[in-house]
Amino acid sequence: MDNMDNKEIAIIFERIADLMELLGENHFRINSYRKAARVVGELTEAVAELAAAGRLEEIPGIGKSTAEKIRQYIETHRIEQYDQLQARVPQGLPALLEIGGLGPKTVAKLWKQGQIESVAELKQVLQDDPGRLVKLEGFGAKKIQQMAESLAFAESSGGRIRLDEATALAEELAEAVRACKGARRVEVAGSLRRGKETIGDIDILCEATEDIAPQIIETFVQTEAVGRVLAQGETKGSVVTEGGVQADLRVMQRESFGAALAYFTGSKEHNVRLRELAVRRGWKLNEYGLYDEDCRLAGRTEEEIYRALGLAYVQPELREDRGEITAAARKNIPKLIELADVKGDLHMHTVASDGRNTIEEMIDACRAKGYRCMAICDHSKSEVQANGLDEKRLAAHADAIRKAARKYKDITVLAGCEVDIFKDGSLDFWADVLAELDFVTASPHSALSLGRAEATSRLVRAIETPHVHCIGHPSGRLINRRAGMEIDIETIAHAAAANDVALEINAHPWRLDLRDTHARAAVAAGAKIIISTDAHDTGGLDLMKYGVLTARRGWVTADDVINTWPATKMKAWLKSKR
DNA sequence: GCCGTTTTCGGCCCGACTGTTTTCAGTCG
Repeated sequence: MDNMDNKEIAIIFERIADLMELLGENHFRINSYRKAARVVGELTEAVAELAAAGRLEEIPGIGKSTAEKIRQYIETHRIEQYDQLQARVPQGLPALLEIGGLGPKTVAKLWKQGQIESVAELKQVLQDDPGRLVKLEGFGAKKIQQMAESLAFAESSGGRIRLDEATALAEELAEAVRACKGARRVEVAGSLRRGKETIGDIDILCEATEDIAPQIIETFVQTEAVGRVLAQGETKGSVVTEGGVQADLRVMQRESFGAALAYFTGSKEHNVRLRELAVRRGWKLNEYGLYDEDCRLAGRTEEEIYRALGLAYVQPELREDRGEITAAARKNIPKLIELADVKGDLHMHTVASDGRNTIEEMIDACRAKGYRCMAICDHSKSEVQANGLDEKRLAAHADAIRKAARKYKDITVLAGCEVDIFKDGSLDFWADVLAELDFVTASPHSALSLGRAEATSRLVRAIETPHVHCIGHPSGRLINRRAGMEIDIETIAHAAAANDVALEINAHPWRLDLRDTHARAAVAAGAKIIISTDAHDTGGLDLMKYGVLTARRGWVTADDVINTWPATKMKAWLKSKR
């Protein structure tokens, strides 16, 4: 069964919502399709399997009507309603919604009153005859100018950026705001605070008194990294950086800071759920606080708000409307892993293959981090471009690692390797070679366009191979660059649990693989996790924080993660695989 | 279209900023 169905259906539901919006249909119905698109897109199980088991309607957000459409798609690869909607709207019209500042009402007017049906046509009219647009109701000179700018910008901008890029950019902007006189507290919020793997825009929150807020906004929009100012008000500023990333700053007063932090951390869906809870009690929740009529019930801290709503505190990484509200209501939120829980790093490279530092340098760097354990896992021979080791070089390298390791009492240094998983699931080394090592990570590096079924049996075969401790970056994806393999995480996780093999969360911000939803499905199936950096130099060891964020987004606790375990427990596990 | 410790109908989150407006609609987050 092919999980591509999930992605396709999510895209179609999203497009149905767009089309309905252009046709001016009921907002709540439209929202239902957007929600259905999201939950289907985030599912780790294939819709076809759920449909076969008659369990589609169990998915929250999927009701009778959307379930029927999913079944229709599985059977016919079409959704009738989508075809009908498409026939009523010019083909090029929905693309106009992608342009900033253009919403459904504006695009509908361009279409019905201005006979403009595509991005190309809008561009043409803006160039040749902008006067034609002034005749449309609600269109003035400024709006037309803004449309021209947005259009030019849309052609040059790049979409979402990776977590590490966003972190650096946000810190730069936050520093500029922190330097403002009267800025009492500055926090980065938004999807960055939630640790999402890619970031669409940067949200910064500043605590200051009302009188100096405009001055702080002014300083923010003047920051060096800013390329264009989208909006500038008394308490809110919105800019696009030189690099094409949108950043928003809000200045709030102390009594509202927690409410604002919750509000701007999102996700939007999580906030909607919180507000629904408030409304149910006859209260109101906004970015200024939680109110009963005019009486403020909470707002200074996030904790106050969750408590007032009868919920356990929900860590930012969990705020995705993936069941955390229900868990918080039952005081059932897991104690998530923290960076400080990590006691070692079990995937790193040295100059022996494609790393940049020596064994000794990597050991010193790990000791400086306070790690008690580490594994050096250079590439195997098929990774020719990465200077992979053959059996002979591997043996010599293992000797060198063990010799270096003997110098240190404070850290256990494991002689390991990152052995290639071939297309059919066999490995680059025979079992007798692997048996000589202290730690074996098996990873896919090529043939990453395999279909779901083949990819899954490939990894399952690797999992079942003796002496394998861990599967490295299981999907092989590179964020924003290649999708990697579609995998059936349920099947893989059950195999991993049955064979006592760990699944890696590769902490490199280009990979984050297992991804958040896969990590959650893995631990739910009883599989163990190892979070490693795949460092290719000493600086790469610092990337652990991104892996931990991803684990937290996957509801992972320290107990689930082998490289947080006490030394004796971990050594017992390592030996059991030899 | 979905959903239910105000259940099978009648709800469904909230405010800042902008532009085109004399009181508000549209967009965005």
